Amino acid sequence: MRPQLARKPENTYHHGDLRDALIKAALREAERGGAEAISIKALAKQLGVSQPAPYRHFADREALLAAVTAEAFRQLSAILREAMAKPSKQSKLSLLAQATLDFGLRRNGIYRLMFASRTVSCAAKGSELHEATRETFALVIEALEAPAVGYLRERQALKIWAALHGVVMLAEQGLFTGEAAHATREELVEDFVNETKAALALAIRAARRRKAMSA
Amino acid sequence: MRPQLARKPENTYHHGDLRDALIKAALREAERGGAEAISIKALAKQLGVSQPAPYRHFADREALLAAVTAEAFRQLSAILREAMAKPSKQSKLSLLAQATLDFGLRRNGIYRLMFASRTVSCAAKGSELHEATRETFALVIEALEAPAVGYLRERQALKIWAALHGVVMLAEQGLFTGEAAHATREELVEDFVNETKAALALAIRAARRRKAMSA
DNA sequence: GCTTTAAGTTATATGCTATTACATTCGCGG
DNA sequence: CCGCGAATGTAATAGCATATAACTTAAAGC
Repeated sequence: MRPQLARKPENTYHHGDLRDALIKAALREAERGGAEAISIKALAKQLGVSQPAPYRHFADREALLAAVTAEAFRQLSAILREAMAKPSKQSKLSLLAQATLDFGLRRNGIYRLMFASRTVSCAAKGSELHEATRETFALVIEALEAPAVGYLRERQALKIWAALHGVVMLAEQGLFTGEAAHATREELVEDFVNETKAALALAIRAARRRKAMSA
Repeated sequence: MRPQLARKPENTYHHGDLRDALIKAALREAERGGAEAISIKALAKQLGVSQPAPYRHFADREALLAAVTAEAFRQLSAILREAMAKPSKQSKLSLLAQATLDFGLRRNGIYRLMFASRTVSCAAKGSELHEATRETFALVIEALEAPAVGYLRERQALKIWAALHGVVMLAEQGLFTGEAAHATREELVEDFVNETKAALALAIRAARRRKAMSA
């Protein structure tokens, strides 16, 4: 067990993998409490290093948040990929939608870090975070299982992606609980999924017809 | 000009309307920067009172945020009401949708306070904030201009409301800018509006038929 | 008019971010 | 194998924010 690989080598001056440990620990903190629950000082204490040690790996708190958010997007991508790969009678899109809803509600603190903070919109174009978000969105496009016809696919992906996040948002606001529970979150998500499928099928048929006409 | 009514009476020990002034000033701060930009200390300084003075009116920062968020919801309600009242060829729903999108993008800091923080979900049932959110949602139902048929109306309201917020969210993430701009935000919103109208019309026709059959 | 109370003040404790100056270890070239 | 530079960690400290306690002033009601 070399110090470079150990998580907490104990009695060693160097931690060995502080950067990664910080991200993992911060994700745990964010799970309950969102971005506000991430405190550099608390993380340092938790990992047994001095309070300013994290600043060797991240310029400031924002930089840590960006790295944590990027990791969260990679985790979501993995979850969605796995959900879509699962053999099932349901469509890939339906599986992705349910998995997204589940992630958004179960791990809401992290979810808010990803979709409801300004961290992402501040990410530079080639940054780790920017790439991670684009990769997740690419999975949505993939889930449509539709051929590329102009930007139709991308547009439908945007729509279903937006709708999903809206449902998570309202659910977290409590609009689906109590007297207002006139529909379940799952029902709404399935509605959106079906509308997306219908719109896609319609548009693709139309495109085929156009192509056949011109030929 | 009695001290009770003046915003900053100057040379008076008592501010006169500190609670309200705090909320207004906090809203201005939140407009750029969201909840994080709201600092009790800074607000106190800005309003010319001592730093702990705000604690006479709000138990803690969370309480101030809740009050600010409630005020924001009331402002949004007023804006939506006004947008819907405007004589126009467009439907009430379309006007409401555009106004919501506009509010979400233009005043994004406040918008995040309202829809992307845990403040709302923590609001107790009879609280000022809870009431303000329900009133705003009631406007969405009103905008549908549809008769109450079971919970159909409420369900469609939930769907369009969710979709709208999803669009704002993705727009703020930058998914509509650069190479990914395969559709404008406005296009997507109009899509959702039209789908809602279509679904409502269809369902209401079906309900009428059922009623006629049973009669 | 006097007292109670609401609203504001100063002083202070605690926690967080971030920087500076210093210490230790790793790893690589001679 | 050793010595030196870079990477990584520590101690000390400045600055800002939340929040509380003890005290003061003005307003409001009997």
